[in-house]
Amino acid sequence: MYRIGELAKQCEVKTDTLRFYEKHGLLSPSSRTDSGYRIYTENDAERLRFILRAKAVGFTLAEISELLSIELDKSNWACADVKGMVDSKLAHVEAKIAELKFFQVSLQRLSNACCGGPESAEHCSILEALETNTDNIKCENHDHHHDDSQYTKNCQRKG
Amino acid sequence: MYRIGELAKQCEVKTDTLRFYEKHGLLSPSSRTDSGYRIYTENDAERLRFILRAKAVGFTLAEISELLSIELDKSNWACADVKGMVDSKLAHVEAKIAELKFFQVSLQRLSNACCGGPESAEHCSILEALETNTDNIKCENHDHHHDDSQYTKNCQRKG
DNA sequence: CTTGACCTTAGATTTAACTCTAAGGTTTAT
DNA sequence: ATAAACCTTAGAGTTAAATCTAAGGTCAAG
Ligand SMILES: [Zn+2]
Ligand SMILES: [Zn+2]
Ligand SMILES: [Zn+2]
Ligand SMILES: [Zn+2]
Repeated sequence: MYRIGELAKQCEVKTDTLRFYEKHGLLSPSSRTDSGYRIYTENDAERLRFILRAKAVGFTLAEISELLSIELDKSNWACADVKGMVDSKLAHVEAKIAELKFFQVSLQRLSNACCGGPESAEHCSILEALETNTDNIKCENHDHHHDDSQYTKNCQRKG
Repeated sequence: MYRIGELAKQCEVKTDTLRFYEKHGLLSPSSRTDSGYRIYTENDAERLRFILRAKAVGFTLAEISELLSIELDKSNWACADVKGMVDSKLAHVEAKIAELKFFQVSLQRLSNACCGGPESAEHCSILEALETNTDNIKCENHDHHHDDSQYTKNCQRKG
C-alpha cells in the first residue's frame, strides 16, 4: 500500500504523472483513505511498471492503453494482435530513424564544408548551401588566413 | 510578384503555413495590394526557399529565425557561429537517433519472441516481457500446433 | 449580377505528455 | 500548536508547427 508520493518515488515518476495517468485511464489507485488520499496496492504498482516498460520501448500512452486492455483480457486476443502492435510501432520507429538519419547526413555535410573559424560568415558554405540548395555544397575558400592548428582539417584556403 | 496562393503552390506549402510564418516573424510579404492581399516578391520567395531548405535538414522554426538573422547580417557573424548551430543540431539529432535505435532493438527483440499466430495471447512472450522486464525475453512455447509455413521462424513449439 | 475561386482576420484546435498553479486540507513530529 | 511535508482539486500552460473555423471582402468570367 503506497500513497502517491511513495509510489512515485519508488518508480521514479512525478506525482503529477500518476495523476495524469489516472485522468487518462491508465492507472487508478485501488482505494482512497477517508481523507481522500490515493492508496495504491502492489497490483497497481505492477500495472505502473508495465506502463513504464512499455514506454521504455517506445509506445505512446494511447498504445499502452490498448496493451493494458489486452493484458487484462488476454484470452480474447491473439498473439497476432500483440505482435501486430509491436511490428507497427517498429515500422514507425524505423521510419523516424530514417528521417533523422537524413537530417544527420545533411547536417554533417554542411558541417564538413565550414571551417568554423572566427572569420566573417560572408562566404560561409553553410549559408551558401541554404541559399541555393543543400545537395551541392562547396567547401569554403576564404581570403583570410587561418590558424592552421584549428581549421586545416575542414577548410581549403587560398593564400 | 506572387499572391499567397501562388507562392504556396510554387513552394508546395499551404497558405496557412505562409500566414503562420508571417505571424512568427519568419517571412513577411514585401507589400500588399490596395485591397489587402499579400504580395510576395522573388526575394521573398528566395527567403521562403531558404526556410524550407533549413527545415529539410532538421532545423526548427526558432532555429531558422536565428539563421535568417545571421543570413541578413553575415558580416557580423563568424563561421564559428553558423557551424556551431549546425553542430549542436547534429548532436541533438544524433541523440534522438540513439534513443530511437534503443526502441528499435527493444521492439525487434519483442517481435522476435512472439509467434504472431492466431492463438490466444495468454502465453504471449511480449506481454510476459512487459509484465516483468524487457531485458530477458523468453520465446513463447504454446501448447497448440502452429501452421509451420507461417510461424516456424519465430516460434519454438512443444508438441 | 451572380457564381466560384481567391483573399482577409482573429482566434480556437490539434498532438503528446506532462508540468505547473492556486487554494486549500491532512499528517506527523516537535 | 505549529511547522514541514504531504495530500486534494480543477484547470491553465508548455512545446512545435501547423491546421481549421467563422465571418466576411475581392475579383474575373460568363
Ligand atoms: Zn575558412
Ligand atoms: Zn562557414
Ligand atoms: Zn506460438
Ligand atoms: Zn505472442
